[in-house]
Amino acid sequence: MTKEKLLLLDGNSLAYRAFFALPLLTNDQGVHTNATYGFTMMLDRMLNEVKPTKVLVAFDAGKTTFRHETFKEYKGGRQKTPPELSEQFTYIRALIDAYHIKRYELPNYEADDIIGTLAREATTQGMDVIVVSGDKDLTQLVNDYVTVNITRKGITEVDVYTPAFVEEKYGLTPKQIIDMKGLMGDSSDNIPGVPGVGEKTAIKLLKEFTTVENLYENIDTMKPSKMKEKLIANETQAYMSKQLATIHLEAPLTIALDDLTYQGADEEALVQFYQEMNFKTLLDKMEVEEVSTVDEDFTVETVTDLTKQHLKAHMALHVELANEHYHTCDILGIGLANGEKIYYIPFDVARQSDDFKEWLASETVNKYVSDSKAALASLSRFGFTVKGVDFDLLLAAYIDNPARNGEDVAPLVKDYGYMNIESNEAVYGKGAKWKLPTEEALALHIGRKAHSIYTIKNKVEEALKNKEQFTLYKDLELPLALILGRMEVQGICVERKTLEAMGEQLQTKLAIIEEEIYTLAGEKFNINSPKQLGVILFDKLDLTVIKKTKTGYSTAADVLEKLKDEHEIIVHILQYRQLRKLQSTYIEGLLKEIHEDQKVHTRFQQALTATGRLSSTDPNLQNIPIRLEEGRKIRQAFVPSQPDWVLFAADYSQIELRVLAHMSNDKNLVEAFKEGMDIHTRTAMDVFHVAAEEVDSNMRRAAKAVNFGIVYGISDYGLSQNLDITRKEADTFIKKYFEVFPGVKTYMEESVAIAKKQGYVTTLLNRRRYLPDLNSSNFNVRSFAERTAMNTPIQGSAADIIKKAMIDMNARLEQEQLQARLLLQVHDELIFEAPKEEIAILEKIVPEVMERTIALHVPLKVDYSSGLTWYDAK
DNA sequence: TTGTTCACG
DNA sequence: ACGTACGTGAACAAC
Repeated sequence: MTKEKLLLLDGNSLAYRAFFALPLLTNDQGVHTNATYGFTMMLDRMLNEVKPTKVLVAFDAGKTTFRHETFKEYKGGRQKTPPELSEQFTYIRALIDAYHIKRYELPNYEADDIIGTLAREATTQGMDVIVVSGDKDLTQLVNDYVTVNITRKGITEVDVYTPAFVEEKYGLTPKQIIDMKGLMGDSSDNIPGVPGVGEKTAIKLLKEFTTVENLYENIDTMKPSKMKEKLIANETQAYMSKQLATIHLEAPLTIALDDLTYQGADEEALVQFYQEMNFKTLLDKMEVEEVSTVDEDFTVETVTDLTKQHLKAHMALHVELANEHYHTCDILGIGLANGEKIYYIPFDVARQSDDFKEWLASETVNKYVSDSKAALASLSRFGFTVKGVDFDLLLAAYIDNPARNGEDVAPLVKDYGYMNIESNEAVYGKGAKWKLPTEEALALHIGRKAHSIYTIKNKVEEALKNKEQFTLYKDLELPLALILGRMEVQGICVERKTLEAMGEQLQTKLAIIEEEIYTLAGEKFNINSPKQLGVILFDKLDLTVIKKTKTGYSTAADVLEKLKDEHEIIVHILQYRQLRKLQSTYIEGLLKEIHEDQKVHTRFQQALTATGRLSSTDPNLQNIPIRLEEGRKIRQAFVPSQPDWVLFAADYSQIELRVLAHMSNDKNLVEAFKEGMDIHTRTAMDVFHVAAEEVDSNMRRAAKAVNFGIVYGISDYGLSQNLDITRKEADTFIKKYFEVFPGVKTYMEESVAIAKKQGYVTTLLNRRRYLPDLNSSNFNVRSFAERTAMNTPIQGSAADIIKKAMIDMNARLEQEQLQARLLLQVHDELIFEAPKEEIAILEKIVPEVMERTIALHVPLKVDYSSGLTWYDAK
């Protein structure tokens, strides 16, 4: 049998060391992790190096110990443990548990005493003992069988104390370390020692007298000196100090050496722990081992004839797509898994299976998917209908933490500890290097995805249930995915010829302006290049530099606006920029996106934004121009898909401010909305103390800007920029606003305070956003996080509301058996198309459903209109 | 790929 | 003293 090795770690001391040695790291959920990380590194290293047969981590039990009976002030005057550290002990304990390592604490005793007692017992049984601590006190335990490792500056660097090392370092035996402490004391433990005696003197004395006892017995032999007087005066204190510094080797432990046997870690629990902590390096180290071990018994069956025997009632379904453009791209294959079987189905095989078609369309057959919207949209192009989606990994993971990005299955399941899977990039390559792998590799990749989704479902759902987010996911996001999918597949008609005609007009105008600019500049240059434009404006024409960017002069619109009076060229540049934007993004860009059916089919990203909003891509239909008339005309190209149909648009009025009124419950703001008056005018009246009819356009404009600022998490600087006033004036506005709406002020402060405490903010429907940056030591980073803490509950709750309205609206349309259908969502508005005969009923039910979807302390208000084009539905 | 600008809510 | 309003996507230039 190999020799037994006992590894003993001083938990508290190592955690402290790690905490102060490493910068204050956090994971994505805002939990501090530096001490945990340092501790993990140390533990990992020791286990690998020592390869112990028994391990224990000892902790201090509480504030008072038997030493306090001797000396009340023992360890007195210590700084309180920083909260950033104390919160980490929970995780350190969890880590130790994941390793299946025993941890132990004993009331009235310190970790030192536990370690000392066990070390003594182990040596009597002939074991080797390795102690790890950040505290040199432990070195008194050193002997031929006990080695003590003390951390040095970093965290994984240690000094190895053997009897020889102690001798070399102090010229003393390990036992004499206690005597040394008795004489010199220890300021960190508040052990007094003999005043005036430091390390040097203590060592000198002990070399002569060996022990404290012997020193006092022979004190008469010392020559008279100040030192001698001090020693004599402090004799009892010296004995007491020695006693305090002595590690108790007979602590009444309730565990035995046999309980400490180490048989290796719970790998799965460790992976999960590293995931939670965001310990990338440690995780990567594990993955290599994991994949190679689990890989072997993983078989994916390639199906050549897909029939009922393959299709079960609860299965993971994965539709593998060639890229993210699921409205146009190829389907590379289908994966199915049910915990027993894993199938890869070439898409050509799937297409020919009527059983598969029926299985997909069955409401009662539960499918577990990741990105169900992409699956149902892509399959719909081949005549498949998908129903019965019971789980969507992408959405669930997004609700769990919206900071996640990307739809690849591998990183998602890895976040929940499932490792036997490869990333898309690893299988296909990236960008220009993208290529199909062999069918074998493809089958494995698709099979793995399906299997991982099946495997991870319960764990993910459990996580959401524990955070009370399951309802948000299951009753809001999951049904919404279906609705969004239908909207995307339905598409909205865009008239090519209308856009083309606008494009030609624009081109003519642009050519004229372009010439004008070249004439005024005295040369040709690329007006679209901020760099070249900067040279013309600020070097050649010598205009005032208002703002600089990282790379040079800023030529942004707000800057140019201020330079209007300095040179005639400015207005032309502004005009050029505006028209050029329309031409490239909205005319040319949109034309490229029109499909054969004359429609554009956007993709609504449902698992992307940090706040819970949707976003829209290819094309982005959430930023079609409206503010300026020239741009607004683009909307004339958006038309209904059938003759005698019209577009119907309904938008929430001031939804974010209403949400703010609700969440803050500010008396005045709630009152304002109940009155039903224009909110910006009403704000102006209150802030400027004037009557309604005295509010001029400037006052209203200022009030509006303040209202916006409030929603964004106001700062005087931001407001000053927006209103082009001084910071001081902006500050005065804000102060006045908060005087009038004190409840809003309190609410904002509380939002930040709560977020700091719990690490995240929440919305009306319990959506979360984690804000680790709230504890940043960088002013800018921290301020940003604070504004986010104020804005996200507002923006996110508004997003919750309209999402719920979409679900309610969809149900209502079905219930009323209307042909009307939802086409677009633009954050606070819904756009439908409907036969014109249905408009009267839509005018009744759409506002009704939208306004009633969630009851707030203030009414929700919906405005609506309809027309033959999107432009006319205003 | 990164930075700047500008379209929307 | 610090220097940004919150949330997005697309086009373009310049590395």
